[in-house]
Amino acid sequence: MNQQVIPNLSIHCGDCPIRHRAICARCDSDEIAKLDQMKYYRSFEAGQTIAWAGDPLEFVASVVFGTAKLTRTLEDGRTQMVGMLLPSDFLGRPGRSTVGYTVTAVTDVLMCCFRRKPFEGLVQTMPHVAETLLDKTMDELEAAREWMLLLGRKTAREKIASLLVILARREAELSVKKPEGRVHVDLVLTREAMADYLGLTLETVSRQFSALKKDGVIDLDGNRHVTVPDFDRLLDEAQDDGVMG
Amino acid sequence: MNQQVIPNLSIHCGDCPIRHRAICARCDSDEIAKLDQMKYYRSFEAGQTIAWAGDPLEFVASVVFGTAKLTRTLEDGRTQMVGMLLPSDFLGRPGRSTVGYTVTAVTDVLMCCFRRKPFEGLVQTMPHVAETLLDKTMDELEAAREWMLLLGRKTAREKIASLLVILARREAELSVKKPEGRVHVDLVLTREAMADYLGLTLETVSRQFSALKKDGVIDLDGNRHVTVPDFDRLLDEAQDDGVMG
DNA sequence: CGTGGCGTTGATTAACCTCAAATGTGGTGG
DNA sequence: CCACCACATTTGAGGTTAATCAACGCCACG
Repeated sequence: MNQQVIPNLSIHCGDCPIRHRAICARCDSDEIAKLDQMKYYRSFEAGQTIAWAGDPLEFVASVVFGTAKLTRTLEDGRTQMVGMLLPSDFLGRPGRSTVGYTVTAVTDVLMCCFRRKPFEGLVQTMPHVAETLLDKTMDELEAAREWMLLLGRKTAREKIASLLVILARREAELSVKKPEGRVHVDLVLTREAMADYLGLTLETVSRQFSALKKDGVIDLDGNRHVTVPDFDRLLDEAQDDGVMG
Repeated sequence: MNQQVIPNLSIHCGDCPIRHRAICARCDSDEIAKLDQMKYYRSFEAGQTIAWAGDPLEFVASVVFGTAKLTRTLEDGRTQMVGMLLPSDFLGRPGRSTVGYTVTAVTDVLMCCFRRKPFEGLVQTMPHVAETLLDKTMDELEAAREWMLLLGRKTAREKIASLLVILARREAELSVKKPEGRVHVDLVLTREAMADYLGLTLETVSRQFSALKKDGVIDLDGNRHVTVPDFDRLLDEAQDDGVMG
């Protein structure tokens, strides 16, 4: 499992692992002091639903540890993942109390929360927060558009390769260095969750993993650990032009 | 053709058709006066490329008249439309000089432009603009996620019906009333552009239009004008749960 | 009257889905 | 440590959907 040591007690903002990447990134120490007072933490276990599509959400939050997924579902059950929240990513929308998608913890998750109303005031009074939030929202929009290209036009094999590229880049983001040569990727998602992300069935996902393995593009170590011997080869399989992050 | 009467001369902000929906929506008269000084207009003919993916874009802009499409393309030519700009929609990203997608005028387009650098200062000094821009960006993000559900999980028939629903809603937006009962939709897009939007081929788009017509869901009057006798029936075909705008 | 852009329709194929069964894996309690 | 269970994953066979390849019709325009 993807157990993480999650502190139950409050973190001091100065010690927060996402201090320089979350919506508070550009705040000075005075501003941080204010946020420190207003924030509170909530933790969710792997598999737990954080918010239901269409329901009111009384807080906004940044992910501190763990991974969450955003999904939309049609009446007959067809499900599409529409986003993924990783540490420093933001959930919620100032000025709107309901969410348009279901939010589920993929691993254990710790969130740094603010009650809605006070946070809305905060966005008005702290330009640094508003600015960073706009920037992060635009990043998400770009990522969503990249994903539209994948969903609309890529083959199953390209989709799997693209997912691995994304995940490798995300891991690299945390450790500064760019993925190159031999790369490891941890899959936090089940085959079904990957299928929901890629607009495929879980069987097709499984088959494409097998095919990529047979062709030497990846090695599988258990079901959740992938080794990529040649990252450029993977980029090629993903039809990735290297434009986006 | 989709000819529109586009004024060549400058518009006074007070007379601007998008005055209350664009990024200037919440500005007071002092702020508007400032914008009025800084803004300039550019017009583009139908079919003209406004910006190329990866190239620098030296301005940001709001669409005043007309429709533009945002597309991304893979090396082998597969193309996906990742967004559509209608009057009051915003193009560009403060703090970044390149665009990640190609922007093309679908009809003749008039844009209200600001040079990049001055605009970035403007976002810092006018909270009303920053706020409205954040709101519009979040709207786009929601729309992109709705589209991800369509691309990943809907059938060709549902995709066409969904497109018609979106277009009908957009037209209704301008005239306040909600689509209901008998509804007309003008298609500004060619079959090919629709295919690129929906992740289909143009042949499939054509076939599904024929099928929806045969089944009485729509009437076709020429290639570009659609009549929907029963909007609820269309919503049903689109598998639309009515959550989004 | 030809020409080019756009759209429709038909036949065939390929990619992916569906249904079904077998196998692997990690966690639990005896 | 092992037996067992629940669930995730793999694999196979066959069906469906939409893509591909190809031909033709409809205009608008020179």
